[in-house]
Amino acid sequence: MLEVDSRAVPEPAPPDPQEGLSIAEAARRTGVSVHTLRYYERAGLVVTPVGRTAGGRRRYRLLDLKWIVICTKMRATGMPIKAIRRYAQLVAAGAGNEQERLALLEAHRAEVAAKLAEVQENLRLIDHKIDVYRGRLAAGDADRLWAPSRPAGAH
Amino acid sequence: MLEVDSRAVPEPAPPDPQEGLSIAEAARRTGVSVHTLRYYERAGLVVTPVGRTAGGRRRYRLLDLKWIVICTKMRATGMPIKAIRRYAQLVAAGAGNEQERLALLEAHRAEVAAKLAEVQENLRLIDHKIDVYRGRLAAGDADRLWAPSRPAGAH
DNA sequence: AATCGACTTCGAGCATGCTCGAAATCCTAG
DNA sequence: CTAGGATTTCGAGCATGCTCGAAGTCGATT
Repeated sequence: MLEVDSRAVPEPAPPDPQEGLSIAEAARRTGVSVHTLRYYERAGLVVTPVGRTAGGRRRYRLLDLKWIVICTKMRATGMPIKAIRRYAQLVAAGAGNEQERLALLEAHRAEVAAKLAEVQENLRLIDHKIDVYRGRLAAGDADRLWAPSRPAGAH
Repeated sequence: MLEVDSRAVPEPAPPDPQEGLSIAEAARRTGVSVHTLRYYERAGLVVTPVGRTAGGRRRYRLLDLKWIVICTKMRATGMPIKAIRRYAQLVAAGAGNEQERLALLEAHRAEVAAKLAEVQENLRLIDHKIDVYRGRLAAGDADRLWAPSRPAGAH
């Protein structure tokens, strides 16, 4: 997963320049790489199209930066790009679909809750295995652990 | 992640045939696809090399099946293929390196614990966002949620 | 012997989310 | 005007863990 510098994320800081920031500045202020900024745009995560200069360079406004930060937060919860895109589309569609947005969030919440249960179970499993090892080692019983030539009780 | 039919995994069941099972049978009894069985072998997850017939077909013995089941259990905990390979190598090296195996397991445990903390945090974040939405909707305040044309307080 | 399904190896493809490189363009300083 | 850094787009590459397809082989049955 993309690691976003948490110290850079929360507040995009006001865009001083009159007509928006360069992509490099936007990257610096959001904690997202320029590559990823472009990727997010291509992937359709952007609500309001980022403006361009006459020469075709992106100009990020405060609004854009804020939205990107929201995206990074959603990504940080493991929300897949596709889901964020759907969410962005809903937001872009304007007011009136808040229930749908909420449903999207709740669906993601369910995924995360399921993941949580899974990881908890994993931890339980691995702990069990470690316990077996510790027990055997403490008992000087290590030779009862699995060996290629002699299948034994423990793994 | 590979989904292993949990009803098929636990006990490989005795290998009736005199000289081991075909890969199809092994797949059926371990709940792993034939493709994946071959992949695991290529990936070096196997402790004892799976035997071959004169014609080059794999013959799985009970020992092999048991080890594969162990591999599936480790995979089920999210242990990466590389780590399982290292573990298999240690086991293949025979007795005497149990401390190293334990260290490997503990390292993985740490990963899983970290993952757990992360997912818990994610759940917290998404719950917070959902709360905001619920609150706005209940208060008939939905228009204070984010809209492309008018950056607002909530997302 | 011929057939036909199961099996072999090797390499490619898929999904995800970036990450990077190439070639061309922009723009700003000197 | 020119150099050189920043940006652009497009497409490829990377890591992971399978999953699949092609082309050829094995082997049991008829």
